[in-house]
Amino acid sequence: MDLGRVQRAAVNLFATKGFAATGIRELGAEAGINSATLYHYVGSKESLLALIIRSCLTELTDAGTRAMRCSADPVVQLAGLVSSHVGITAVNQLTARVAEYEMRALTEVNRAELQAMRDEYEMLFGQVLERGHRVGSFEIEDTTMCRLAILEMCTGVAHWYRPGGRLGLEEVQRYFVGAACRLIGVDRSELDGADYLQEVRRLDSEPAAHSADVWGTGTLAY
Amino acid sequence: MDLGRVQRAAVNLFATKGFAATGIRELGAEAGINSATLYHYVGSKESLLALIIRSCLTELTDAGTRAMRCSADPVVQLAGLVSSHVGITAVNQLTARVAEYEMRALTEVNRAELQAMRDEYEMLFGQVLERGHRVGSFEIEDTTMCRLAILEMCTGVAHWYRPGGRLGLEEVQRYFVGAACRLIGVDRSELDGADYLQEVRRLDSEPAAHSADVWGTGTLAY
Amino acid sequence: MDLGRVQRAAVNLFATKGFAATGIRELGAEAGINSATLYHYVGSKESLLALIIRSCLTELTDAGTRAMRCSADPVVQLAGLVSSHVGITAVNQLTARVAEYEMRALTEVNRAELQAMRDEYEMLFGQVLERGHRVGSFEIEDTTMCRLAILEMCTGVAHWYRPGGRLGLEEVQRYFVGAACRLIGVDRSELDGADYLQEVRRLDSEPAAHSADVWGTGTLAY
Amino acid sequence: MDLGRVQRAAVNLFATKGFAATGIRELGAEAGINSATLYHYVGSKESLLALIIRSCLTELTDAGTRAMRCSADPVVQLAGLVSSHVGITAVNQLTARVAEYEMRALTEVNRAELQAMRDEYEMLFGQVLERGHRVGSFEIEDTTMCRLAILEMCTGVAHWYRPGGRLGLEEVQRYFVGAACRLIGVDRSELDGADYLQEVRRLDSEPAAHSADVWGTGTLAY
DNA sequence: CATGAATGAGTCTTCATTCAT
DNA sequence: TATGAATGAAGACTCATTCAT
Repeated sequence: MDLGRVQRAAVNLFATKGFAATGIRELGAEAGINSATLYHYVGSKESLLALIIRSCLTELTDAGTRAMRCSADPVVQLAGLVSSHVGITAVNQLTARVAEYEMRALTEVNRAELQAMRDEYEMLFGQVLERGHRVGSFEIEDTTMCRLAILEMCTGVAHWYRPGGRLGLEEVQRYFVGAACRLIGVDRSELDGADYLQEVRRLDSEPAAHSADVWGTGTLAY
Repeated sequence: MDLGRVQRAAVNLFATKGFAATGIRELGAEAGINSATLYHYVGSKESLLALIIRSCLTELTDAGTRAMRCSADPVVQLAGLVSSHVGITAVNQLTARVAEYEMRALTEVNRAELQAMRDEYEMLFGQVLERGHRVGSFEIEDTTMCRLAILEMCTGVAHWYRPGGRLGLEEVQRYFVGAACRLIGVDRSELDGADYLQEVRRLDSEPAAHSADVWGTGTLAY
Repeated sequence: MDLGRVQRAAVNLFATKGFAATGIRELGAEAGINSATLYHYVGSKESLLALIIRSCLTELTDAGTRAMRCSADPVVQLAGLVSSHVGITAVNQLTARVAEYEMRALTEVNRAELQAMRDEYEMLFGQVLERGHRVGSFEIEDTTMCRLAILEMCTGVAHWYRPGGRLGLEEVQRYFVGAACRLIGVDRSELDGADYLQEVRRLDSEPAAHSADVWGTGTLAY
Repeated sequence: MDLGRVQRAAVNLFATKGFAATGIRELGAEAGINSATLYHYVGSKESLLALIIRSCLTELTDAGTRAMRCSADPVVQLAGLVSSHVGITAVNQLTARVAEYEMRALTEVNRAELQAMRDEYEMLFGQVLERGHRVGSFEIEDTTMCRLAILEMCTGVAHWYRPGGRLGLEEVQRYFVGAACRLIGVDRSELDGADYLQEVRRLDSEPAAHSADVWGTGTLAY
């Protein structure tokens, strides 16, 4: 009846223990249904994972594409990409973590499809960096490494962000937009007046309340 | 003695498929020994993982500590930390990946110990950032987020770096030192003349030649 | 009403894959109905099987009994039994196969009932052979083995016969009547003028068209 | 340590309940080992079945080939084939039953291989019948149906024979040789002086003592 | 030092069946 | 009449680990 509930249970467990270490019975228990019933909603454990990752990548790509259309200025575009990426990652943090860590658990067909989606998404960053570099807006040595650095930095938000923590969502987004500007050698004031912030949606797969032990990390984080 | 071979086999498999998805028999096969023999070298599957992670964190901490002692200038210290982190991560890329991803596979005791080690290591970055901020060398808004951004960005090297790729190790190190400088609002020229590069050691646990399929990532990477 | 469709679907699958290897969902799919609906027509998977076997044995016994009443001459009686057995087996070949192979899948009560039916039927052959032997019409060493030999030989028709094959139904029936005559040491000409052929009915449970792969057998058969 | 024991346990259960209805745990219990241990001896449930059927067909073919070489006289050759077939089938009755009934449980590759073996074996009968027909030794209408009739009749021995029953092995063999002679229109006395009986071997897969319930058949049989 | 044999608990998935709708 | 949802038990098979040799 509620596929969302199953997804959220799965994300909770996959993010905490990992896909391979999560049993199907455990999944059922977390979702409040019998493990056999789970197969009514989902063809297999893997296809459940694929569903989760796919919806996450779709959201990222859609929002990224919208960000690209918002402006013709590479600086604003990058700001849009970064804030969108950070926003989605922070709000759907466990889902994002699963999408990052568990790609390898997929078998050939699913992996090929979803890796292609991720590549397509990351290319958005590559394109903006290339263009900003070409037209002289950015001061970059190596666009490839710059793309990787920005993406890893932003994706990392999924590793430490906690809703209700010291900083609010928009503050974090703004911080990373600023960081990205520094990495591309652009003064942040260039963005003054630009409206690059999109609304961020919580995915169906994102658990509402995080159980405490989801945070394996120590006392240092954030 | 041959423990190194076991470790390398383990890292190869853990990095590719993950700890939970790797069987003990598979490990034996990769290492060229019977799975039962494996228990002569290693107490259990988990203690093998713990050994790998521990040696990686020890290496990071030792090198980081050396970097801190090299200079009193926060800028040089941070450059040392970053270059060391990137260097170790790149050279021992699969080991680093395992140390990053598989912490959650550990049971309580091991996790507590190793998480403490990681926290202690990351604190080195925090301390330098704090001091650089306090003495006015750095231009930072939020030291915590800055630390997280730098660390995630640098650790990400383990996700895409390939030995023998387009850029050499030192180029990559230098790039990230430069990136870190930008993030802390320091001109890279401040490092002119400073010798912050340490030699980077390949760990016993790092496989010499990476099988191609270790790289799940698509065509975009690096 | 549509019970026939269910039976035919069942026979198709039971004959091909066996009772135990056939799922209830598969049955539903083959019959074109939901697996739950199946329980409206049939109490359980086993009772469906019992129904099929029962109707097959009833047909055999009824026809056998009629054959016995047709004549007082043991030779003609046996010819009637054999032609009837072969005819029913050939025309309802899949049903007959199920009735032969899947008796063991039944639980106690059903098995007892249906095994008794089969015994009763086979006794018809035993009685004729006994009498033919006693009155000196047959030249037999051992009536029991003779009965078994004739029955196995005739039942075997279900294993290789194909409607539309090289030989027609009546030809096959006649062949086996001749073979039986030889086995009991009687010249076939003794049957000249005797009308022992009955019309053969297709059972409700017999699928009309056999899917090709029902025939697991190789190129040799018939 | 004793693959034979596993095979015998399997044959016992497969013959009684059928392959599909036999659980792996049941197999282990019957063989006196843990179900997991079973996988040390046998790759899978199916490969266990294939092993059993293969060894049975190999025995039949070997003995049949020897019978063919014993004489150039088609009558003697057929007598050799029949006595060998009946002998092996009777002595390895449960194995033979499994080989007959459970071919369909095999998946493609195994089925193709083993069906080819059975076809090759049955061709021996076909060849003898063809030649005896051609040279005028036999009085046959249709060699194909004659082959099928003889084979079904003889294979049927596996359905009712009981060691220690009323008739001894050689008596049964001699009976079926006589029956085959009648079916091909040859006087049994033609075999006087011919030595066509081979020694019959018990296969590794044949259980020594049959548990009572192996006999699903009723009171009539033999 | 090395290994084949062994196992209880676990894996994911399918089973026949029931029942509210 | 018909079905989607639901489930406890069972399916085949793999697991990490131990131990006698």
